Amino acid sequence: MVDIFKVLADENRLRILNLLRKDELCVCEIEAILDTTQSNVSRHLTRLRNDKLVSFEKRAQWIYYSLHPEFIKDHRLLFDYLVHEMEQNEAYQADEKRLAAYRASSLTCETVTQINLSEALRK
Amino acid sequence: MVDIFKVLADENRLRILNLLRKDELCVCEIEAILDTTQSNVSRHLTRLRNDKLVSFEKRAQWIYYSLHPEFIKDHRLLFDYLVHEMEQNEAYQADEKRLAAYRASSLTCETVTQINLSEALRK
DNA sequence: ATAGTATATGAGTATATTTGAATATACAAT
DNA sequence: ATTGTATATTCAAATATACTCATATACTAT
Repeated sequence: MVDIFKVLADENRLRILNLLRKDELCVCEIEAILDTTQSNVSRHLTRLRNDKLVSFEKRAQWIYYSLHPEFIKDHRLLFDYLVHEMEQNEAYQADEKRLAAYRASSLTCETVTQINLSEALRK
Repeated sequence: MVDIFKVLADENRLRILNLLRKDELCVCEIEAILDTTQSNVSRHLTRLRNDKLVSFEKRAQWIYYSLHPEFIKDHRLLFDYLVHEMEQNEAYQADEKRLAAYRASSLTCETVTQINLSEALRK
């Protein structure tokens, strides 16, 4: 059990899980929304993947991550707690807004890496 | 939220919380049951106290710790998850057995520090 | 007051974790 | 084949965390 709490004891990983709660996302999209480096996102995703909190699927050159159904099923109470807390937390809400704005834009994972997402969405 | 997961991301602290789930306990009793040093237990309790997971009450020269009612109330889903997982985990069950054996013995927090609990319970 | 005990804390060390920069790998498109 | 892009991984540095030993503090009892 301590291992699960260790995975969850990181702000970036929680932000990623919160985003994946809505949708599957590829690495570069997460990178743009969290506004951190590619290597950092990749590392956290690898960790989440190893601990079976997320699953992934390769399509073309992109790897799409999503919440692992087994994790939600096997840790229902914990997951409900996560959702409940995230819904009340402004920081996670801000990420969700960025994700929604990205979805509403014409940006895709083919173009999102070439721009600064914050600036692009401001226009 | 990440702070709560950080407090929970430690085996000793989880073991302490599991014990306190049953009963209030003083530092020396926890020390005996977990079989670790006084300073180590004290440090973890201080951490749990600062983060408001446990409350404490001084009586004579002993300080009795218990789960903080507010924590349980404010994090109901998480707490239920904790209990559910602990009940299924052999390591935590073993601690509970040691606690039960201690309770059933004639040992008290006045005497438990002067003996090796494991050996004493074996007799 | 003194001695003994319970608990907390400071200092130092060892270990773990996170991160960015650089590099490696895998795939796509031409 | 080569170039460009997406993702993963290695390395080194910085930071955080857990632990032990020693000491300090607070309380009890005589």
